[in-house]
Amino acid sequence: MSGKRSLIRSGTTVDQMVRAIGDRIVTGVLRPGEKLDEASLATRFEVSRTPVREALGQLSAMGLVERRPNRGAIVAVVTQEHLASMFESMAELEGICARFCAERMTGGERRALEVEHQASARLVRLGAEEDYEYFNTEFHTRLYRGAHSTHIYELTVMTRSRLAPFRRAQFRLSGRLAKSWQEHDAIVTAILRGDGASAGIAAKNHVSIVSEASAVFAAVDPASPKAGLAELPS
Amino acid sequence: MSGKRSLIRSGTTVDQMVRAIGDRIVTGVLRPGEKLDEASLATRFEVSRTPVREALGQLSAMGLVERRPNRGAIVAVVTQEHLASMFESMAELEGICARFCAERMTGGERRALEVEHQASARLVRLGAEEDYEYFNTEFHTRLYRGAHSTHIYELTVMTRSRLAPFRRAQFRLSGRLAKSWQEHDAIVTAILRGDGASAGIAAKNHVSIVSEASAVFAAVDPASPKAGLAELPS
DNA sequence: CCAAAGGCAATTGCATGCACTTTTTGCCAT
DNA sequence: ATGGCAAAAAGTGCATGCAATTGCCTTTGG
Repeated sequence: MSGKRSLIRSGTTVDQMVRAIGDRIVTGVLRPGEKLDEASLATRFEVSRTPVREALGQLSAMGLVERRPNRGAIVAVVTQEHLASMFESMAELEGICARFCAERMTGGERRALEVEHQASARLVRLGAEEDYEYFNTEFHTRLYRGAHSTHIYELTVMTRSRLAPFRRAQFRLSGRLAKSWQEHDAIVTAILRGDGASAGIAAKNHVSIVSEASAVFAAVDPASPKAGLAELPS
Repeated sequence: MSGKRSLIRSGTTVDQMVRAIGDRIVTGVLRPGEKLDEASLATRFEVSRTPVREALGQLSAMGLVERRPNRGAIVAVVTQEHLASMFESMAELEGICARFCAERMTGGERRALEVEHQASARLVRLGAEEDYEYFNTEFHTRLYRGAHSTHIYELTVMTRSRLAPFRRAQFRLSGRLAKSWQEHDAIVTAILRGDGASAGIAAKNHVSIVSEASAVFAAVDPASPKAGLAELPS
């Protein structure tokens, strides 16, 4: 083999595979239930099966893929129940983050949060869904960081990853943009006030609402290969 | 070594390795900072290096081991700061579990919780640290289960695993046994009352106290080869 | 025509081998 | 004696190969 790993560089081959496959799952290129063939992935990324196998193992440990012994791996497919549980956890986690933010954010962090938040109002007016979605991710990441708790950060980011496949397109719902901003505003205000309890509640509600918006898509999502039970409405 | 995989059987070889190595980390046989040599582990468990490598990768994804590219793996060594963050998270998570328990546990679960809890009083009177520690684990697991939230359960169990290496011997502290039982009692009472808020607070406090008890050991623990920085408080 | 069984292709699981990186050791020069 | 350098030893990272398991397809009996 002629090693031409210079394209996706950084880290070991396994790390690259974890990122590559993980990204494709999180961004929805690979849909829940889709089969992950080791050989195909190996040729697709021009590596041998070994790093692919290791990557699948790690992704499995992270909960992004599901491994059936001797029967291959598939993108993790979650039940409605588990999905609800993840959203619920997400709400709690974000609540914790917001509460901690209110109590612990530095002056600089508060200022940056406020500034970015205010700036995002423009995206709402323009109806720039794409850009707002990007900002939204940044906003929440800022909250996770602002909690100043490495482990909470890890748990939260990890949970967000696992939810990612199910929350795409949430902003396509009309009016969601403006509502989202208002909810953010409540969180920011409470944080700046140093009111942890309120910030936590606001953040929790924010996620809960998102979860309801996303649930719609989740219900339609099952990309299970077979399970081709009658799906078209008559 | 006559370890033989017949004892830890079930699942693929990789799974067995994950459990085997993970157990040794969680139970403290392998101490934080200790080097994990692939070849040694392979011969120790009578498998080839491949499954060992995969296991280390997964354990790394779980946060139990740390992998330095090209430089081998070590049992995850956490900073004081990160440790505090994990205990803090644990307190929050247990609080959530207890709150959910109060709201969601079935009659049977409540009864079982109560019965087991009362039974444990005997262990306290006998000063049976070993047995109480086992019961304690069961008790908390019961709380995690009773929350009826798969994802919260996963997060909590995972966090507990990562904390395990640092909380051994917590019951050696005199008086800890009785105090622990009283704290459990507050949690159980609140749950049976259906008082989620109180249950959450009680559980959170319980963990916080454990964290303080464990912090003592953590400070002495660093099996890190060097890093002999002054750590004793004046 | 359907159902069960058997064989075949495809795929996973693990072992081994080799290349590359890091670390150690030993030697020489200062 | 010490510092530095070089070569060897150790150990990791990935590819390849082979055995084993699974799923599919064909075949055969009812």
